Amino acid sequence: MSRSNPRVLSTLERAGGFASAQEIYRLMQREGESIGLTTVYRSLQSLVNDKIVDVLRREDGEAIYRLCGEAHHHHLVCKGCGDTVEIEGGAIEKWAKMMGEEHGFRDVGHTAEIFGLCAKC
Amino acid sequence: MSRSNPRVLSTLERAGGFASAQEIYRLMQREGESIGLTTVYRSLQSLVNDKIVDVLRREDGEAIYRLCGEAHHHHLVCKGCGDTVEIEGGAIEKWAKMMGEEHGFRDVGHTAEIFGLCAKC
DNA sequence: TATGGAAATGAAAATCATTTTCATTTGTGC
DNA sequence: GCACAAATGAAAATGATTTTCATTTCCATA
Repeated sequence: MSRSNPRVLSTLERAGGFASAQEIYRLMQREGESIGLTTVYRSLQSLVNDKIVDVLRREDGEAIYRLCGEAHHHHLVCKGCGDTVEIEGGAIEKWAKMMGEEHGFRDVGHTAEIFGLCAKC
Repeated sequence: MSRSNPRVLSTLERAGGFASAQEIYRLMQREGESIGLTTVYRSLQSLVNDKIVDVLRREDGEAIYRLCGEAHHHHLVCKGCGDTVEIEGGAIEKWAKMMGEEHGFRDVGHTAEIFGLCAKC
């Protein structure tokens, strides 16, 4: 077994609590930290086991890691310029929770994203 | 451009309307159909474009394809067994619309998915 | 302070799904 | 039959993730 390298967690925090293993690795490299990709993966796995971080998937299948307990929010993304607005999703939280319970699911999470054209585009 | 090979769609149907590209390929091989993996991928992509099938992700990141009706709906997916329930998303539609307008966006769409552990898992 | 073993580390190779390349085959209208 | 576009698939490329394995770091205890 291996325990998590604390610098990995602190980098994930600094990244806004939301990043892929590769991104964390690159970020640490850029900041002059000496660490191997293997250790980044191992540390993230261990953090997931300990339920300190969550895993989600990008649309291309890449795993992204997120600090548990982070204020959960969603994104409104412009298809034209890529501009992104963080939005609060109270309605969705409730909807997801309700739908999950209604079908006997537990440990329920969700992903959601809104996209469109912003005023400038 | 390429159009979908009809045998791919019929195999996906036969597979219960829920399978990965690799599984469809293996299934066709086993049934003696002569087809290349590339064609399977291309056909699935084309079916997705035409909105005849949906893509989801297994927990390990593998893409799974699923036949879907035309009504706009969302999925409640079990992280354990992959079981999927189609759910209606009226609340989300409104939420997305409202959030988009609030920030001056037009032509607004959204994605949403709920996941958790089903009663059996 | 040595020392022996357990845990951590990381480079390189292996794996696996997916995409790309490119040469060949198939089909269609003329 | 002929030319040309679309379809096909083998093989190579890509990219994330995992495995292997030799080395290094820690740490408790003699």
